[in-house]
Amino acid sequence: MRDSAEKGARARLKPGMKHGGSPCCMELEGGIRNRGLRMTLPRQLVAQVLEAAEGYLSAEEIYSIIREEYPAIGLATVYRTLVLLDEMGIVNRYNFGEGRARYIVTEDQTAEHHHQLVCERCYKVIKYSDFIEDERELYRKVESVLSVKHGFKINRHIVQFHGICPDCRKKEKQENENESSSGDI
Amino acid sequence: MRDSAEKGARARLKPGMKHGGSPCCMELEGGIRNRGLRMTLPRQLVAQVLEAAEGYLSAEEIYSIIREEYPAIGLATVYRTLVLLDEMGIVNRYNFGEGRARYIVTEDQTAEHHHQLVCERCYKVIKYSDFIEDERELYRKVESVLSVKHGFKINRHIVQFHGICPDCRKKEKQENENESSSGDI
DNA sequence: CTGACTGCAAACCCTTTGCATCATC
DNA sequence: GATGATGCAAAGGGTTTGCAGTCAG
Repeated sequence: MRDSAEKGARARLKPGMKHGGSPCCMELEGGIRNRGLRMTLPRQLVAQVLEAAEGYLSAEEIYSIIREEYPAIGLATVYRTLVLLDEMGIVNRYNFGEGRARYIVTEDQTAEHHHQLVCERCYKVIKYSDFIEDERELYRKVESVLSVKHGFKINRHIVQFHGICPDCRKKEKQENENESSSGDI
Repeated sequence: MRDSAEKGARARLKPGMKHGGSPCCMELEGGIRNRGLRMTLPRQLVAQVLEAAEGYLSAEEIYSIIREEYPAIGLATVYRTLVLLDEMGIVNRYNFGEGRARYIVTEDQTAEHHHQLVCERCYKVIKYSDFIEDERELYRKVESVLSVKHGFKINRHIVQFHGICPDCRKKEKQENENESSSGDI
């Protein structure tokens, strides 16, 4: 069960929305046209799957979700589309050290900068930008102190809180119960 | 020049310290003995190179640094040693999305929790734990707010400021000058 | 129609593994 | 000397690329 679409951060192709319409697809289509490229089904599908996802998806996961309904689509095309979407700034590519990349739709650039809660088990991500009072101000201050002190030109900051999401906590509890009730060492 | 040891976060084997003695080697030796494993030259060398490094190194970089003086050492051994060091908690493995892992000696666990300045060009890292006033307190507050709000069990946080270090800023400036003075398009 | 896009398979790159040999304990 | 560690080469796994056929514009 290495890479099924059944992992926590799952997504599905909703049969009712076969073609375009979602914010992501609109943006994609715009970008595509601008570049003189072509809008195709695989490109729509990848964008749609990522849009529907609750968190980071690997290429393989995206591929297998799409394949459920469109078995003709190839993995290479998924990869090529992801490169395109990344270049266009529609998705972002991340790496959690599993030996594979994971993708997520880029936060709306007009939206506020955000920080993240990442589940260490299922890679579901919760973004938040409802910072508590003084939080924003503090980062500004810290960045200015650091850039002066160390001569860095600071471009951005990454703030992630890692832990276990509610769903996975439930699962872990269940697993522990099963373990202790079975005869395992 | 994909992976030479000449990148910014460089390190060298100091001829004078061929065998052990560094904090890392001591810790390594202790851990090794405890496990009934054997202390060998390649293991010392990998630990030493990482200890001397100013930032994150890739396996290939470590390998090529060692190879300058010990051409007989194999890349596979470097990888195996890195797995060992990682398991023993002596080094940490990170991934910056280049398609390869990078390693760095684990911060001293007795030392204060710290945040990082990472150079996006050479992967040099500056750690700091001289937080400005209220910084520490703020993270505590944020974590408690988030864990209540989202039901996460928060284990740790990662705060990194990404940018360009002073050395690389200099290099970039030089490169730009060279570019504009040469006849390139 | 034309050229961009696709699926397939082969190539690539980083990393891991199998195996005979070597060296630590 | 026994057994863990090594070097080499081959295998793995994720990702990219070459190519001929396909399809959007």
